[in-house]
Amino acid sequence: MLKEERQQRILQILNDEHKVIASDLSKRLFVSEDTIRRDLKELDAQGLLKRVHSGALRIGPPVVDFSTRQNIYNEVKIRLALKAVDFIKDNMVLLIDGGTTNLHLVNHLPLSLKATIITNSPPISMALSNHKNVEVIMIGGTLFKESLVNLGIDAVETLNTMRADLYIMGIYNIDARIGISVPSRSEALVKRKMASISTEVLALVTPDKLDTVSNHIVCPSDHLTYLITENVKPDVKALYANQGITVVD
Amino acid sequence: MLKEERQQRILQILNDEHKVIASDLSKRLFVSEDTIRRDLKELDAQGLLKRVHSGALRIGPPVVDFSTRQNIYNEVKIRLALKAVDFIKDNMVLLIDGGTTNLHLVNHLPLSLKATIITNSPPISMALSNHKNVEVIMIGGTLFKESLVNLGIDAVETLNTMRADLYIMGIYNIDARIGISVPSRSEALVKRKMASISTEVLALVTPDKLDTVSNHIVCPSDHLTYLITENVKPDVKALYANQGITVVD
DNA sequence: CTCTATTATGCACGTTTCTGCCTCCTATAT
DNA sequence: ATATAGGAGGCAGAAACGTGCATAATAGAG
Repeated sequence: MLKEERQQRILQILNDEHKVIASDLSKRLFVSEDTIRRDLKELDAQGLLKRVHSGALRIGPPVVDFSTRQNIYNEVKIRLALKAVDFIKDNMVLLIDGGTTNLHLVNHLPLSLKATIITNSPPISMALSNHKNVEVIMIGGTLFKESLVNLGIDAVETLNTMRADLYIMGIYNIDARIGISVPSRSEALVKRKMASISTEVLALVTPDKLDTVSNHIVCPSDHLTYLITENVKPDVKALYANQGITVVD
Repeated sequence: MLKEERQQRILQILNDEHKVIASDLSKRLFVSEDTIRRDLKELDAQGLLKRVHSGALRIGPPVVDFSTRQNIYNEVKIRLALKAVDFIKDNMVLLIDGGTTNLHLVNHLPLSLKATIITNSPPISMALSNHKNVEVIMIGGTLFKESLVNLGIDAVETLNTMRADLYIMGIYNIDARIGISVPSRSEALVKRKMASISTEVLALVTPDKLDTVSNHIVCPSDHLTYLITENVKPDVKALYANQGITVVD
């Protein structure tokens, strides 16, 4: 068993049981207590659990989904996705672009959701194939393989004929002063168009993306309606809130 | 075995098994551990997996290959797909619609293929994301969840502005006299349009589909250029051959 | 098709990581 | 306070890694 696997396993157990005991984990995972202690120490350093005498405690609330938590790097994204689900109501027209965070979001939408979802991301589209009451409209274009979204003139032109209540934007980089930016120009164009045809814009932002910039500007950050993130410092939060954005932490 | 093929294989294994171990891959793929390590390093740099000590972890959730779900004709479909690969040459513009047989075909295309591939099927599109020399153009529309293809007026209108050298058509039903038919009207419309903008039309037909009919006619069977099947009786074969179709058995 | 330039591969060898064991130290409970 | 379980740090063997280099395979030019 790989070390990373074991640590994920520990996090899973912690998610279910709220606390773990080192000696107990040692038996369940068939490694020495020393190894468990080292694991707990590392996970604590990453802020994924709280180390205590004889074991460790869970930090946040339990994550509901079980299967998609195979990767500890996805945990933050899943928590953000779950927060975003609250903003999605029946009978909305949603616009969702690509990215792993958005994929998590879609995977956590209730199967009973009744909505129209427009997307330029094949994985998102496929993930919705089990939602009987969701009409999925796929925006065509040239497949951008790095992020598995359809881009280009076809995409922009199709979007010109549409509108949406809420655009769920995947974020590469965001800075309160410089705005929202992405590494590729064609992606910037499509995101800008998507934002422009939507009444509200919601962004899911992992903390590492805050206050970062890349080459192509999508729009100023005040185009956002909601900014969903976590562990954001009060001063940074104020920066966005002052722009009229509802910051969800 | 080519390096790209091997790396593709690694990603497939990773998709199925969620983790891979370098020493294990070395045995399964018959190359040295050094080579595997180099592969994993490259794939990690591309963000396609997470490298860890002694192996690697999958990054996202597994991509469901809906072709593998309870389908007794899988072996047949793969054989047909392999025959069809021979008809695909570099620099072609291909039009590929959905269906499990076509997905098999795409999964067996050489990674070195240089082509433009137009498709209205998200799974086909995603399956091509590792083909660096293939430009994938996705036809948008309303997702038809039964067969995971985009249909409707948007799809037809986009297709109106395109053309292709070869259309690889998935077949639900075909009859030498009545023609090619499908169970849904919107799918019939899109297939008909696809056939009309393509110089040649190739159909992959499992034997159970021969001489069957359903409600919506796509086109007469003589619109086909190539019919790829197997175990077809000589008289049936003649029936199609007399229509000018190249029957591959 | 052939030849050459480039890339990929395997092996050897020195380095790093992981793990369990050991020792000594620290926290907790009675 | 003292007994006892838990923890930190060091050490060593094994496994995994990375690098340089020679050879093999592949791709590209002619």
